[in-house]
Amino acid sequence: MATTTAAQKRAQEKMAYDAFVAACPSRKLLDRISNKWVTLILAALGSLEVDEGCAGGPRSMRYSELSRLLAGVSQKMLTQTLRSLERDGLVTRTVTPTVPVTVTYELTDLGLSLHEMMRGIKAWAETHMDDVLANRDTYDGRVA
Amino acid sequence: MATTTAAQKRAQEKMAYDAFVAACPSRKLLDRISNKWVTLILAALGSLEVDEGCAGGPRSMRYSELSRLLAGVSQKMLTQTLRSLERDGLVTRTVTPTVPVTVTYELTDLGLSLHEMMRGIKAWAETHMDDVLANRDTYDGRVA
DNA sequence: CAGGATCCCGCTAGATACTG
DNA sequence: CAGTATCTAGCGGGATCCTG
Repeated sequence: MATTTAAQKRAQEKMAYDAFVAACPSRKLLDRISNKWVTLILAALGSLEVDEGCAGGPRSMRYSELSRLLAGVSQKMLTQTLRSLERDGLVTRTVTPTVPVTVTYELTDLGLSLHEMMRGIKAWAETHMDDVLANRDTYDGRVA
Repeated sequence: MATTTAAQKRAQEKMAYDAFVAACPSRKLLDRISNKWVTLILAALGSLEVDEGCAGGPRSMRYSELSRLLAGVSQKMLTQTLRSLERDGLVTRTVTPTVPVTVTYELTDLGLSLHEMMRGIKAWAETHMDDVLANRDTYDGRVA
């Protein structure tokens, strides 16, 4: 049918992907980025540079720096998560052939757009921790 | 010590919680909210009302509505996730003793603040799906 | 330093069946 | 309608050992 109404076009553009639909690829993508390590890594990259308003920094970090900053992360999860982020084009991996080798991870522009949100999520968790804790006490008290 | 400098106070307030620290409670909270179903449920609640700019809507939804909107979610995960959200004070659960019973879930003010971010995450996944897909093709092509 | 490879445990998502 | 209860397969993720 060559007859496509404006409403149909609009609907197609707006609904190209919908994470509420189980089969939609964006559901899987949402599952990937809704992940503790993804959130922390994306929040970490570039976070050092923006400490005092230096927004134009290189937003990159070395493997060992990440490993130290994200306390408690295993090498496996760190590497695994970084790989998936690299595959999705959110970070770039750069190997500098020094001795020993130096590997840096840097946010791409795509990754940067998500970085903002992840910092927001992390900040939310930190600033509302007390509220949540209080709510849990209330809830548990009511049940018990 | 009664002598607390302004800088100390400021540092204490700012760093009260840090999700980069493994033992910090906010790390666990971050893990909870960095979850597919949490994201989808929080993004869903109130999403119907704001469709056309009605921001003051009741931002509530019935169990069955959520179940239908979040295609593919099992009752177990839906109930379980809703319980944890209720416990953390992000949603309220209201039982109306009709026949059969009606249960509605509504965002609290705390939940609303996270709702905004979750909608952002969901929208990000949907709008950047094509970019990510293209990046994966490039990456897989380079490796293969 | 920055991983790769393996083993293995625990939890949790998902399916199924039942209920007030 | 809105759950609860139970079971199980699968994998997320930690620990350990090894390498260029």
